[in-house]
Amino acid sequence: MKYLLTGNDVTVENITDMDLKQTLDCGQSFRWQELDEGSFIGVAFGKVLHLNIEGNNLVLHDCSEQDFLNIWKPYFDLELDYTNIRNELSNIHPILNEAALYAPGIRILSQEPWEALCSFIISQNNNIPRIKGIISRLCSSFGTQLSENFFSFPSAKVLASLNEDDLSPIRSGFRAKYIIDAAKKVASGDINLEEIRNMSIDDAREELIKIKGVGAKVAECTLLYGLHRLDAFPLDVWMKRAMHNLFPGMTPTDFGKYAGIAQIYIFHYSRMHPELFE
DNA sequence: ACCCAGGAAATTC
DNA sequence: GAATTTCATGGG
Repeated sequence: MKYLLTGNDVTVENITDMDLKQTLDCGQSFRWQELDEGSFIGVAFGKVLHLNIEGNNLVLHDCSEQDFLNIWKPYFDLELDYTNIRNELSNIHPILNEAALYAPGIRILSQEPWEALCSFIISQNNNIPRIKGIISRLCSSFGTQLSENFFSFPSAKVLASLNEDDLSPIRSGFRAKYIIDAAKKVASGDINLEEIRNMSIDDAREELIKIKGVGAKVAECTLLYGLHRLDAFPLDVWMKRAMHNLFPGMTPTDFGKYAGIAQIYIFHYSRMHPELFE
């Protein structure tokens, strides 16, 4: 991966397997906005970023080299060879090959672990537009203001100091008590997400579901999108339908060490082709 | 009015 | 233990 510093921008040259719309609007993150024609703006790790693809290059605007190396390079998983992984996955099953070729520009983001955990607690029994609204109100109400319209994701410590009524303006419904329980466990160190990052996948799952409101599915999403555990395999309603109808008899482990990447290809492909399940 | 939404907890059988 | 109900809220 080669990059250059041009003015205040960082340019990653000859990027492959990267489509911003596919990556940022496929249901793994909830905070990126498309400005126009593939140009996106969003916040992660307390930094606002505006980026787009120009020709064969990925351009990160008003971005320091330090932020690129420390935050955005891992965030966008720029060191991983997705072409190679897609080729391996394609041999597993022909429909997986088709799903991967449908959106080959998806990458698994490395989001802030706490943001991923909290966001997927909010996602339960909910739809994506409303999930985005709740998270947006959570950030503007309790995050740190970074610019006129952008806020950091509020820390577990800040949310741990609140009660259920304090969260009523974000209209998260029954999930408010789960958010606060999770915030308290993370802020107190009772749950240590960085330790979970290095645990065996089974121990990590067991630890995460100690949090009220975190079951198997939210735990898998936290592992995959927040802790970059690429073998995690979230099974939501879409994935259960897909497994039953498109991959009968197969289990998550059949997809190997990059099962999580297979999962997001299948999830996105299924969501974009609902007629497959009528 | 009714149904569903990237589920999980509480209750019932 | 497995199956069912309930949980807020908003949109279709």
